[in-house]
Amino acid sequence: MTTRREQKQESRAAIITAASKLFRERGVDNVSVAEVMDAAGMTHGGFPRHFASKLDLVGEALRRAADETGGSAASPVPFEEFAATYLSAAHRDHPGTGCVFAALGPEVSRGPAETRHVLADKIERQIAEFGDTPQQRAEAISRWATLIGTLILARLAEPDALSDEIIAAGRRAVGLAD
Amino acid sequence: MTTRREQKQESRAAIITAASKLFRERGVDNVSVAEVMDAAGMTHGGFPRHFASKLDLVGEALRRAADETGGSAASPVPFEEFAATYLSAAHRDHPGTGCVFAALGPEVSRGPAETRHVLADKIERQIAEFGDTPQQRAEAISRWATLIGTLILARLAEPDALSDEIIAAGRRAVGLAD
DNA sequence: TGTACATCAGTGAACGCGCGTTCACTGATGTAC
DNA sequence: TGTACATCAGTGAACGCGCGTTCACTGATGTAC
Repeated sequence: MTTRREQKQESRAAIITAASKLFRERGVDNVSVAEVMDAAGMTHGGFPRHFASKLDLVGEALRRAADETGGSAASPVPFEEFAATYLSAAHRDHPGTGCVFAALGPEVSRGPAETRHVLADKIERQIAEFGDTPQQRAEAISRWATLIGTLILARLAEPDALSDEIIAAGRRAVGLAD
Repeated sequence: MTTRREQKQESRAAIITAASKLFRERGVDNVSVAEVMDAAGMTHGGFPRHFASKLDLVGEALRRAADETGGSAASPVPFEEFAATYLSAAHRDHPGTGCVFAALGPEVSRGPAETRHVLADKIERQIAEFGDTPQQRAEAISRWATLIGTLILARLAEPDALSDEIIAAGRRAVGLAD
């Protein structure tokens, strides 16, 4: 038996899940609160029971999206596996379930501090896991940057063959076999 | 003596210049036509004499921004010089005059085909200049991607020391001395 | 256990506001003769 | 060269429309006794 409190938490989680996907697919500014609520199976009038504002929701949605990436600190995904999934046609073609930095990085960096901090925190935690020596960190940072930049170029490029060539170039650069 | 036709072309150029800067600084959706026209020294009512729609202006502004990058095909900037300028605190802190891919890549890739093609064309032309062999192209593509990804992470990261570390890591990765 | 009342998640309608677009107007430039 | 008319870049005001937000209301859940 689910209590009223639990049901509310489930609704809240459904809203965040829907927002996290829609924002990455279409951009924060191009998704209305009404669309998010609809995707979560509700009407938009219920929104303020869960969030103080759209900005508040954006923060939670970014946190969710950021936390989906790279496994947990307890069980990190090996880099090769991570990169092979990251630089793939599937990831390129499905931003809604993909990397939040490649999907929303620039617009979040221009936005309010409140939401920028969410991604800044993720970057800080991620880099902290990269290693202790400056060399380890530097190498891991630049590999990560290569993944992000490659995906962004691949999503823009036309025709498909060029986009595929970009992904292949990225895979080579981070040490994956073809 | 400037003719009326020349004056109009100058106005048009001023609008595109202002838009190109403002869009990169704050995002296409967060800059109104009125703001662009104001920055160009006019009121917004004159806008339709120059552009069929905001989308039309966005296309021109992206083309302008893309063409500013990397020198001309006739006199390309050497990679080391390009990268040293690209991965700098100045570029990180002034997106309005910087790389259009790092500033607007993701949102343009989600947008209408009309504007996406502008950046896709630039990517195609740029990669064509990278060389003839697949190896040359692949290496140049991945270096370019590293620049873009590094700048995006550096613009998001906090505190400043971490952002600087990210830039330094990118510089090392593309072969620049510290 | 039952009853009466309180709470509040979610509904549906309405509100301002900002933005892209449209348009009548003006006055300087350009053209025809 | 001069004059009368046409053009049209730019102005300023107004228009719809979509969006974030607000709010009275409802009815199921929760609480008090």
